[in-house]
Amino acid sequence: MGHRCCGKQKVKRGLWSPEEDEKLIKHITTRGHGSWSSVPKHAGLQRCGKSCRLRWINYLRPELKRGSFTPEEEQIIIDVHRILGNRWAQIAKHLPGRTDNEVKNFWNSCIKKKLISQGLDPKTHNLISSHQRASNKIGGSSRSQPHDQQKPISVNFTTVNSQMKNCSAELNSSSSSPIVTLYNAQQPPMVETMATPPTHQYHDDQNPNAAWTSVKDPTFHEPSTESTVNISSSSSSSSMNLSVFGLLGNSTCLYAAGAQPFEAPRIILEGEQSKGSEEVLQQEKEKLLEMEMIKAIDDQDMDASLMESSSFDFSFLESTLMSTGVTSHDLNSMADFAWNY
DNA sequence: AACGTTGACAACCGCAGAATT
DNA sequence: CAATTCTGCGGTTGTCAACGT
Repeated sequence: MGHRCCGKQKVKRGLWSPEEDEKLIKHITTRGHGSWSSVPKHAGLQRCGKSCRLRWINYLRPELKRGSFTPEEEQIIIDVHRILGNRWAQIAKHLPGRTDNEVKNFWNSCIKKKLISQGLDPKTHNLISSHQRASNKIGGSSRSQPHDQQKPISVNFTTVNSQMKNCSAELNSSSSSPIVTLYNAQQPPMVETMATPPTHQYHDDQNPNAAWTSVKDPTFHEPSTESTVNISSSSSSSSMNLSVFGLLGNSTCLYAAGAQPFEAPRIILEGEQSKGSEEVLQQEKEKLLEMEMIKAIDDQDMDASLMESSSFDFSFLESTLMSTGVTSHDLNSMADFAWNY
């Protein structure tokens, strides 16, 4: 049977044997892969080049980290996925030694179900209604899995920050206008500063009829300059509490007030309707600021462990959006920013 | 013990964009 | 500049082992 990708007739498929692995490793370590299409011939393999490449990248590379994902890695995946969606290759770049295939498999077999079991939409990471959850109900596995422990999903802004930098770079390198939706007409055009301590939401899986339980976040601290970010925009500003992203201090959780479904955070950039000469100057300032931010974030990436998780920089995000021509009426949510971009 | 189900992992497929001819 | 080839990516499927009935 022929093979679509290379047209070869005698191409082996399916699992790789140790002998094949050995041949491929030997060939690539001594001669490099060069053109993958020529690897099978030179390595003496009855495989197509594509298959060789996949085998090497996903399994044989010496720098690969084997074994199950750590909680930290899991957290990174969740955080970055919230921003980027199913961009597994991008997500995997945040996990040294992990492949996009690994991340994807881990997501589909574990994290996705965990999110659903916690009432979170794995696509948007928002809370989904009990009605939706009922229809999406995933039966609990009879087999205990190391990652099945029900712990709250949290968002860590160290990784988010890093991702936003990537987004920025890509946005700025794109010649076409990004499709970014930033405003939902159904929502009030302001993010209110959180006046009451946030709550974590848990659901008693032992009792499917139980209502969602709200628990005050023990790490909550009243809004301050650290937890509330003023987004300067032209001559006015709008406030946004980090809580809209589910982040509060080092212990972070997604939560929603009361039993209402969690709404995606809304970013509203005021004063965007009219642009005068002052705004042109302001934009220039913001571009400079953005460059500073990118540099700062680069530095942060050098040692992310030193960074406070609450240091996510919304002014950076805003300047990124501003510099790419995003207008307020297009602004819906961070999620939309991520999904649409 | 046999069978069905589930989860984890590996591999394949098709597409899109980049690179090359 | 068009055609072709190569590469990378995300979605999907296949395989295997563990577990429950």
